[in-house]
Amino acid sequence: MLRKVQAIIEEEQNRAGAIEMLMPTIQPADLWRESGRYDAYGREMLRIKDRHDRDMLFGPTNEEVITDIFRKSVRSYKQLPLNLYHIQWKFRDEIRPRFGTMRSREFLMKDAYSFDLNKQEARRTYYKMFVSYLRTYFRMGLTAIPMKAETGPIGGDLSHEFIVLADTGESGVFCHADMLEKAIPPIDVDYEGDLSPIVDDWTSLYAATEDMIDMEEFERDVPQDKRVAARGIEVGQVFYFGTKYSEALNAQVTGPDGKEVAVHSGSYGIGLTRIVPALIEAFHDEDGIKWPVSVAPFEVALLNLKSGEGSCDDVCESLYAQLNNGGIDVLYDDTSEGAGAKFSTADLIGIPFQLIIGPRGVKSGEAEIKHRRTGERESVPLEGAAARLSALIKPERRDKI
RNA sequence: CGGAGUAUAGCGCAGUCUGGUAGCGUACCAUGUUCGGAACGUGGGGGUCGCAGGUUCGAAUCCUGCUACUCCGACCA
Repeated sequence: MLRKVQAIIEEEQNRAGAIEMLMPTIQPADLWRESGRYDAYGREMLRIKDRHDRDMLFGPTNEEVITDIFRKSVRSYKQLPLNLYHIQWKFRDEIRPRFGTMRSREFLMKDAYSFDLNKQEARRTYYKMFVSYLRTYFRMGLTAIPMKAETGPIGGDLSHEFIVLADTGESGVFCHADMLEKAIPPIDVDYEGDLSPIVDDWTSLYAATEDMIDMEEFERDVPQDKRVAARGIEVGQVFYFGTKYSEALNAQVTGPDGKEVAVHSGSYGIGLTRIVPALIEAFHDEDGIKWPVSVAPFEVALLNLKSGEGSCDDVCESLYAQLNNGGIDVLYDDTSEGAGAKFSTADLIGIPFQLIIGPRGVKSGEAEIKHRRTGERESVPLEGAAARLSALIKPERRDKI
């Protein structure tokens, strides 16, 4: 699942014009002294020494490193805009890690860092990431709501958190109910065009976390029957922070007028190791997980109800090959468990479709398809099973819309 | 760091109050009957009761001190 989540993020980042790279996990303390954050950052920063007794740290975030890379390699405004991202492990020595990987000290994050000549250009980049995030969560099957956010220790004046509603969420959230139904920008959205109508639309309705909520404003702007007060999981955040690091670290380019100017930056994070538990929170029932197709570990669970029985084995092996050849991810359960155990296990691990093959069906030339999400079942002829599954699965991948 | 709880078989738990050398479910092994929603019978293996010390004829159980984990608060993707 983690890899599928990562692939979706990469595709949508690339589509929005960001470029993938990889930064180190261990960073020199001197860079952080330059930005002033070495002392500003609290005990959450894990500080270590190398063999030369130099102060190092396990990166809690990467603004300093990327700004250093930028200042050493970019000289002219003609090289802008630039938006670089990486997917890398980070470490924050949390006071209290909890909820499995929801809040762990070591976690995998996608971070994009943008560099623009001025604030107007930086805002355009911010909008690209905003739209890209809407698409990214949608493709994973999640409804993520952008909410006004505090800018925190990173600083800056434009920031949104993306929140997935879940009863077990860490923070209270308040929003207009229509936020949950908004249309997602399509695959052919023009990232070079004017994105402000989309962003304006998505930020026109009230949505805020408990840290930012203004109850009077909420009650004034949102009709009573549209008020949603719930709990949510933060799955991403976008910041514009201007010249905060470029000034501290001297990241300048020569502008069109021949003068040196500090670049305007933003950063855009998605916590991959948090997305996975958020998905499980969003998609489960009393029997187990119900993965959306786009992030499921497998798309089909092929259940051989009587493995070892010649005709069942033959049919299953043929279907397994057909599905694989058709580009479908299949998990083949050919264990010697009883039928009931196989059903329950498939439900538990949440594969979106079960293709059920038993002696009864083989005799009558039929297979059964169970939709994990809805519980719906359908009978299909054995010859048509692979094609039927392919038709069910491909639109659910959400990779073409 | 403050508050609360837990630690006994691979996993989930009971037993601790009232001390007598450990049990249930599940999983595992063998075997027979089952075979489309986690089947049933019979037989079997598996535990220094978190660690260290103390009380006692005898400690999973009582006392003291540790350690680890979980939950609540402060931190945050």
